[in-house]
Amino acid sequence: MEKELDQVRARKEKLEKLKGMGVNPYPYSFKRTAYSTEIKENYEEFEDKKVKVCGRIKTRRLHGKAGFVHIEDDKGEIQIYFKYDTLREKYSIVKLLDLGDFIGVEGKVFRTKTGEITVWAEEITLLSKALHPPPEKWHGIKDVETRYRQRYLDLMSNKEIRGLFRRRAEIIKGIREFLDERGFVEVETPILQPVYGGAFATPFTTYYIKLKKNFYLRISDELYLKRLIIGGYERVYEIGKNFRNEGIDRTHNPEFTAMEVYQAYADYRDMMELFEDMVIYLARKIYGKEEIQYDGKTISLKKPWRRISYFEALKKYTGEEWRGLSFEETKKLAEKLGLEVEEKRIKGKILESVFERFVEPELIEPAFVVDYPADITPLAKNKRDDPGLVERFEAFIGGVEVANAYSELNDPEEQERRFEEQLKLKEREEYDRDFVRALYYGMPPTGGLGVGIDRLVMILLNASSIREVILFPQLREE
RNA sequence: GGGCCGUUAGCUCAGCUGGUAGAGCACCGGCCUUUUAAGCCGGGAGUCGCAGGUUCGAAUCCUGCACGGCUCACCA
Repeated sequence: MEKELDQVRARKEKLEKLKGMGVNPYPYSFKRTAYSTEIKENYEEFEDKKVKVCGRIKTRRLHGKAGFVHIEDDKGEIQIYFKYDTLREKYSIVKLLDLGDFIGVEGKVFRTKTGEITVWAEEITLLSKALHPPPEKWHGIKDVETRYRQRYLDLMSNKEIRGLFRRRAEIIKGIREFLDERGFVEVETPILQPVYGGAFATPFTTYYIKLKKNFYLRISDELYLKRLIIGGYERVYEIGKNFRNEGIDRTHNPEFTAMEVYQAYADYRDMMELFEDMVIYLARKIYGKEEIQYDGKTISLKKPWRRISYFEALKKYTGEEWRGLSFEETKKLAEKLGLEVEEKRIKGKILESVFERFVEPELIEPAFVVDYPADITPLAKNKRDDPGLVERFEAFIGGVEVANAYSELNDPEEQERRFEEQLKLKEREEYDRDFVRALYYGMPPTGGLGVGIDRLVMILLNASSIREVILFPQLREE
């Protein structure tokens, strides 16, 4: 803080006065006997009984020799009444309280003239002096930049934001409940990886001094989880951060929470059902119904979700046939639709651009897009009756991609060929050779599912941007 | 990276075709022993995002930059 605000100076003066009175402004603990809402919801039980409550001062109305404040705790707010006749010399502490201070109060529960359930303070304990004034009580913090940079101000002044991140936690807990009930084992795999893999993305690079070697923050945990299937687990999942050194926008944060699930003896169709069931489970958990509101629309999550093949979807939303075109023809057609495709070396990547531009925004109701071109999907099995495609789906809700899944490729020689092919096309400098070695020992048929947790939370909680559901989203330095 | 928009007191915001910065909350002082967006009286608080330019004069017009938002492009 460069220049001291006069309000900060005033608070520091009060702090010195309190110290002079023998008050410790930063004591160690307080034994609460009841939360604000408990008292208000069970008034008959608490009436005229002594309670100890604590929290942060949110509003204050002092009248000379009496006064009211509202304190906020983890559950809600409750009013406190201070009266000179009751507190006597302790009333001088009340006069030095500011909005934002934490206090503990002991006293009897009563109703005021206007009927509000209130604690009549007999003891007052300062629990922490705030030296900076809080945001404005009525409007809270609105400035988006301040909300993200100083999230604590957003949380302290906008209680719906606190509620939102609680619901985020419920969703993640719900995912664990759902998978644990079905016999999945939660595991942890390396975030620091010597070779990155499992996705196409630029990694964050770091340097391991003792080993004198570059390491990478993982872009995906896919290859490690499959090693666990090879090791003999039949159902595993991991929830954790991935890191991708790419742009930031409404649906991308460089550091994001992903979940991957692998199930032996299953294929991508099984993963579709698993994902449908999981999302429905979560919606029921938070809303009690199989329906959500997103971006002003009501979206039904009822099974079965729409299945549409990748090329069908492209045809339907562009009016053009893309299947079977050469690289040059694909490029030409994409350019005709107004896309820039100069830097794309692979046909599949051009199609991806077309898909994102024309198809994704249309996929509002939940949809599984299935059967992708093979050249952009090196980790999936060829489609059983159409080897030009792979058994892969992406799930979309509200126009946002929320999941990606494969019938996992478990043929070690085929996997090795595909990795070598990527090296030749200079798509990658190196690949995870130990993963291929692991496949040589045999991996059962396996279905794998990756879910962007932040995006899923964003959809389920009707947030307009991924930043609204990440506590500390990435921003440039101030 | 392109386009559009924004940045004024701690917070929420006004500030017109350029004339020297305002309100509410918050803060300080006074009165007030059941108030609740407490009230009444008085007061203080600003590098108008930063740097240039135009002008007698710039929060206001112009240029550049920074940060943020939306959007397009990029991006598994």
